[in-house]
Amino acid sequence: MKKIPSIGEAEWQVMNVLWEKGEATFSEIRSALKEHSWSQTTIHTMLTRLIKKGVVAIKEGISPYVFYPLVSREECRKHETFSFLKRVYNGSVKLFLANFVNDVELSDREIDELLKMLEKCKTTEQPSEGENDNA
Amino acid sequence: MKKIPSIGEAEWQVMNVLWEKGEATFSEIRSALKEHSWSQTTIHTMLTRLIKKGVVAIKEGISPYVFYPLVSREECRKHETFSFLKRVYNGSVKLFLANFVNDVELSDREIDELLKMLEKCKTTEQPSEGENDNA
DNA sequence: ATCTATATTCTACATTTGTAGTATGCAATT
DNA sequence: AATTGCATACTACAAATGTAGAATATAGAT
Repeated sequence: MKKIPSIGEAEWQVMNVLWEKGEATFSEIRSALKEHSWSQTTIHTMLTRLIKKGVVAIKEGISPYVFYPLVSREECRKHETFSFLKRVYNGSVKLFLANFVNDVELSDREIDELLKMLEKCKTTEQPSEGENDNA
Repeated sequence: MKKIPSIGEAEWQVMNVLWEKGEATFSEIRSALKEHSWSQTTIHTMLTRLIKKGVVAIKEGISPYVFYPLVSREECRKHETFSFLKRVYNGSVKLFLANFVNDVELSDREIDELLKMLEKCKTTEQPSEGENDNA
């Protein structure tokens, strides 16, 4: 698992475009972000910084540059999740969840889905006898 | 619910002391933070900024200032949680949870506890007949 | 070769955050 | 009153982030 740098609020927006498109030229990125009234250079600056941070790269040799992500959204999300947990909850998952189920008003449907996920998780987690998990 | 400003990593550490102690003089804060090798002025700067942000205040008139928090840890945690959800998961609780139960390796015990919390939550949420929740 | 539009780079500036030196105020002590 | 020590304030600086103007390059049209 590679080192994930910190990614700012606005940078996430740019990354989102890249993650959703897989790869994109600058104008594609720009038009995908047109709802944000960012100037072109602003977007370019962010791309440059993301490249410097090692999370975005350019396909070399092609006329209009093609940008693509070097890290997966999942990796970044995971990284953010843990840094959030650490900062705000001293890393206590338990504490976090106790607050979370209160703060976020989950619908009954969401709760049920979550329950299902957790049940599945439990079965998968415990390696009692069947150590072979064929996904 | 008052406006919660953004609170940085290091600032959280200071807030934690205040939240845990309820109130504290500077030296108390300093000694509570001694594991971080911060210079005194660093801590003071953070307190000043937290005051400017409106999340900490000083009990006026007393010899060594007594600092105390103006916002609860719960409020701040909630605020951080939502801003995290928004930034990283576009606000999708569902998406977040699906990833979360995978990323965080919950022990079976934790899963059980969470299941219990959720069940309770479900009962509490639906206001079918018993609208009166005596905590 | 020149013009024009798009592509790409460089530079700049404000704000937030982490970090800390220096200076001043005040109080107890000699 | 001068000294010493803690309390409080002022100032400074670097890195990260959001934001964008200005300059240059490059390609296609004239």
